Amino acid sequence: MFILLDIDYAGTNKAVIRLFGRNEVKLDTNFSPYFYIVPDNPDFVSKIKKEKINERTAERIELVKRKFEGKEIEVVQLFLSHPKDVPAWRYELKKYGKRLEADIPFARRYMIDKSLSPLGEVKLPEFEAGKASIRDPRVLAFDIETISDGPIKIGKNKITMISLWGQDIQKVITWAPVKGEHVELVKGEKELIQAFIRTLSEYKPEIVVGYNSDMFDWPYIKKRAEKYKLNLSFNKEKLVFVKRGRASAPRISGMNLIDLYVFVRDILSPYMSSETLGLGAVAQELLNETKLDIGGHQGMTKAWEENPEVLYEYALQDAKITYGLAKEILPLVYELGTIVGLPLFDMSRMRSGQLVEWLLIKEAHSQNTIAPNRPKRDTILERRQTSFEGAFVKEPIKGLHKQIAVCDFRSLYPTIIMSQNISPDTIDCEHADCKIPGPTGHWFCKNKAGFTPKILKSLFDERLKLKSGMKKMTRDSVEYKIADTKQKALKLILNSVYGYLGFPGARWYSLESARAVTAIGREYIKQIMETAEKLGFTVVYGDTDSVMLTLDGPNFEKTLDKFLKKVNKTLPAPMELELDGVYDCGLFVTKKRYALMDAQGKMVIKGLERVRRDWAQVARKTQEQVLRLILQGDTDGAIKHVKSVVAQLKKKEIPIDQVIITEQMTKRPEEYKAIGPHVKVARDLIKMGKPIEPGSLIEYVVQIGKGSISSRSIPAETAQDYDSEYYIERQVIPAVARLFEAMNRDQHELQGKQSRLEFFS
DNA sequence: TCCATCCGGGG
DNA sequence: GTGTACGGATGGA
Repeated sequence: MFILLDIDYAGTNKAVIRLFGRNEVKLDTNFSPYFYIVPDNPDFVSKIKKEKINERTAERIELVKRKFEGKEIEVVQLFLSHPKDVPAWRYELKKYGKRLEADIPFARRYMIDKSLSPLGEVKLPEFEAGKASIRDPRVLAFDIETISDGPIKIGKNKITMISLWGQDIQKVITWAPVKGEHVELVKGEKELIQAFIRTLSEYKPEIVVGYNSDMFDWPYIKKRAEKYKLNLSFNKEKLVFVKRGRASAPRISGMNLIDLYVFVRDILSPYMSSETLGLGAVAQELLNETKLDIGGHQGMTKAWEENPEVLYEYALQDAKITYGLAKEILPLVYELGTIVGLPLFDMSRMRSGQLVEWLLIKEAHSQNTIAPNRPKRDTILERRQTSFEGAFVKEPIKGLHKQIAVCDFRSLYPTIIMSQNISPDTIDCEHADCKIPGPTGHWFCKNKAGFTPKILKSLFDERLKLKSGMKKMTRDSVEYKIADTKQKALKLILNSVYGYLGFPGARWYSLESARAVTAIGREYIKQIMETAEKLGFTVVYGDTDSVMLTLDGPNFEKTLDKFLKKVNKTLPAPMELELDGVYDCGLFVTKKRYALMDAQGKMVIKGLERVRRDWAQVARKTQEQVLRLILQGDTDGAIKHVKSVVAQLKKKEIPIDQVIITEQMTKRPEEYKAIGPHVKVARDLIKMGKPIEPGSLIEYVVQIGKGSISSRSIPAETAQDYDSEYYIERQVIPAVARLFEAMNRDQHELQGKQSRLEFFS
């Protein structure tokens, strides 16, 4: 059986598709690049047939029937020998009319036309999609360590170690004199890179994962290899960098280089609670595994110089964690790949809008429909100018509330799109019986199912089927896990469609559709709030698709039940309001900023975390502790805690490392117009002979004195003292003030002109 | 309140 | 790679 792992094309004059399977490569010589032309007038067809560009004629020209923008039309389908010919032809044939689907990368074109999926079967010799698929490709995780002095710069210093982790391979290649079970000792850096190439070539991983490896590990290896004129080829497949917008991505054909950080950042992060997306934090949340603490970059330097064994353990653990993350994350990538039908290399680097777009292109193709062209730059800019009203967010009733029910719509926007048939091709149709305008003055056809709702419906139904099937499975079983991953992948795409319709770069952009979705959403949520209030609930807060309700008295649960039943009776299918959970208490600060705590003491915090590094630790820690105390009902204790931190700051009992503020240089120090503290400190550091480049992290401490904050900031390494007042007034107090304001409006107002500082003193 | 700028991950 | 693909928070005017 031939399983498709990766795909690309070769050939200089005639393109040949290369399909990478397990240990074999198959060539398909019978597929040609093509695009469509909609001739401005019928005479053009014969002219197009005579066209020659660079002395070459088209391979084949056909007149075909396709659907485009809702109409069936005759178009010219122009086949060429090589994808590289397309840009010239696309440009030259401009004079005949609109060119369509002239920017679909060749390998993607192949997968779409053949309905192939990554990790799916390809039947040979027909090159047709088969039914089988695998979910256990050979995965190898890797991580590099380098000598680190000063700011990170790709290729500046030597690579000291490369750690690798897979099912049956665990090793650290290094030239440092380290002893350890998994050490492969080599002579120097050159041999290290050679050993790495050899290992990959022999192990033949089907997927190679790293963490931030697109922007760090792979480009670093490439730079260092150049120094020794090493050829970075793995079983004859070269490492190349594929340009993708502002960034570029490393690629080795057949090996599926995947950067887990990119996928976490672009796809998973909205579903995660961690605000930072470093390997440590992500592994902690997703795996409950802890990254070894080596003591920051100073600790790393020290380990390298004095005790490389520590660095070896650290490197091995990083590769192990990366492998663990891959096991957790990749199944979702595989399922998305099956839904969208693109190579894993592309899939794993796409944002949700792109996932939707390529799914739509694939679906359009299967419906004999040509996709709209991508909007041009100026169109995108123009679209960006037009904003539209988003979701309804109710101003919360500030303060602490007890016993809170959280109800939300299951997939609000997708269900609105489906139930109202919202789609670029159903808007303002001509049927007389459809013309009942919605809240934005537009209507959507009632007679034919729209393009996007139809696709959503099939995803939605498949997900429901999976979910009901899962109820009969045991939670720990493999089949449950697979079904769960599938439904998550479906949910991810379902949730992305609304955003896609309003995304300026979308081919199927439809401002009026997106606008209608949020307008209808606002109507529903407001209606729900009214219903809740009529039943006696107090609506403490509500945002987009959720309401948070409290009710005094003994009938809480009964009324809640009544409420849900009543609401759901009136909602059109498949819309549904569900009980998300009941919380013991919650603190509401402002829109989007609140915290909830359940009976087990578990906190859900939204919008309040201060984990950004441009806040001093003392402020971040104090905020967290205050929040916990308030939710535990101990507001006095919280005030006391702040007072104690303030007192400690005044007495300089808080150590200096708690007041260090870290900011990154994004350009060279002399390029800044606004001289912020970190720029001023960067200039100081340069005077001290330290090299500062874009990317350098500047650690500073604010000192007592006159003048601006910038002028009073000095490098953290030279700081012996700090300005207590600054850290109290500008860091600690602002971080907690909102919380207390929400708790204690009256008391704060009673404070009148008294400053916040006095209040906490 | 609006607009420009900054930031992410990695050693 | 049949290129020309951020989005959210912040802080200054």
